[in-house]
Amino acid sequence: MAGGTLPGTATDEADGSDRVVFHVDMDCFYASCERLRRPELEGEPLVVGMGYEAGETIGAVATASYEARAVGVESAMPISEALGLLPRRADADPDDPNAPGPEETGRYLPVDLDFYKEVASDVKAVLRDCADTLREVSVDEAYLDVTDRTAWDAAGADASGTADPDDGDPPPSAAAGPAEARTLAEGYARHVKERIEREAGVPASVGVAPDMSTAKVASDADKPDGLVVVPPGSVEPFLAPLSTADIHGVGPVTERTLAEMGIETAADLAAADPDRLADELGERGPELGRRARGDDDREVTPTGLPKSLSRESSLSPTDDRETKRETVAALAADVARRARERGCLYQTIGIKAVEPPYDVNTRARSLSGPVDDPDLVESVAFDLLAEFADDRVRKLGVRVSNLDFAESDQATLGGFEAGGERSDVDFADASGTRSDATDGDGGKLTDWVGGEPTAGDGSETDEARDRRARERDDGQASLGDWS
DNA sequence: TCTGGGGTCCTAGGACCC
DNA sequence: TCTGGGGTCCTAGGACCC
Repeated sequence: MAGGTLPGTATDEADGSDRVVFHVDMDCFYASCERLRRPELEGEPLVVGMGYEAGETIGAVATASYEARAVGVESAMPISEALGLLPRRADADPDDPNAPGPEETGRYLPVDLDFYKEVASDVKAVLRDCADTLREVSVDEAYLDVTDRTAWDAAGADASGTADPDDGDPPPSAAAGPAEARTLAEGYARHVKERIEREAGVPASVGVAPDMSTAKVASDADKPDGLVVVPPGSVEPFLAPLSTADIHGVGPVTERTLAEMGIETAADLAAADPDRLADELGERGPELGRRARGDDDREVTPTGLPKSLSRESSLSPTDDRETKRETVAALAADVARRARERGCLYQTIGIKAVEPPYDVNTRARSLSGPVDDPDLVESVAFDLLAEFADDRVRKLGVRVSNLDFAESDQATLGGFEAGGERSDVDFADASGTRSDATDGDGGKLTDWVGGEPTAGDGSETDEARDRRARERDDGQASLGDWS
């Protein structure tokens, strides 16, 4: 099919500009970790539940082993429902002749994230070693740019010396059958996969493609223990037959919307009019169309700093004010502690209150400057919670956002960023409580933050007041130059 | 599916500014 | 003053991801 393409128009050949991207996805990672430290669980149906404790029926499935999936247990399923499909081994009564046999029962374990993170750090060590750029998406998933480590060339061609080194042999096309030549990229992916297994002790599936989106789909295409390679010329035919839901970014809602537009497959999505997609889905629409085509030019960039930190927990629905306040206080303290541990300041504090059946409400308030102040997190959260004082809630959450990691280096940054005066204030802040930055003198949103003064922020400093005045003036002056 | 917890990004509307 | 255009920041909600 590639025959007859004009020079410079061959888009289905590796031309040296094609990237090699790996997506590494650990197979039922939590379950694999549990088996790593408890080998006797190998081959057993295993469910790892979050919010689950031994012997209980609350919580949800975080990960189910493939044996458990075989009987219908799925991720995110309530534990109670999973128990219906897969009774707990320990619950099987040996004296009951109707009790399910060992084949029909499973093990249930609570999530132990700290341990999984230890295992994940072994995995990450391998990945770092193997990649030019590593983007960790979650504890069990990462993208690697390995363009400078390998290539799309057919494996063996160069080594055997039978092929011209510069003949530009296209990689195996989509039409290539079982006899398709292996690429160097595939060999490298196999190497990475084997190293993970050997050095971390857990299995992974790897997808290899010239872009992130296709690599992601590829890693998912043959789980578990999969290795799927989609060379540059094969991207469209690889994606075409898939359902739209297989495209990263298409969830249940978007899938339904697309179906109503008559778009069922990735091929349909790839061929759809971008304007029509934009009308129905906003800017996301055309972007999904591009992904369905394998037209994804996102670079693999290293994982950045977090944008928010949050903590939430479920309750049996209650309208009791004291219960709600106690819950929020505990969540606030935990979020503030984590922020401090990570050395970040926050400028926005928010809560989430979920009312039955499942109405999610969020409220947030921004301060005039970034702070590290656990008492303030609590008092603002209480303030925001007041709106829901009489409502029944089933879940509460506390969140800090607008994070600022640079501030913790302010002493060394000195006055570089905003002129000399600023550093004076920064040093003053650093030496004492930071909450002074939250009091207001007419700043539009924060005059009444902490309305009832809490310990530590009752005394607005003149410096802080002056600083804000200067900042406003500076802003106006510079804008005014343009008007 | 009576729904767990931790995130990201996008959008719409309003306040505010020049 | 009602009139406009361009911009930023903020809040709230929604979709999605693992």
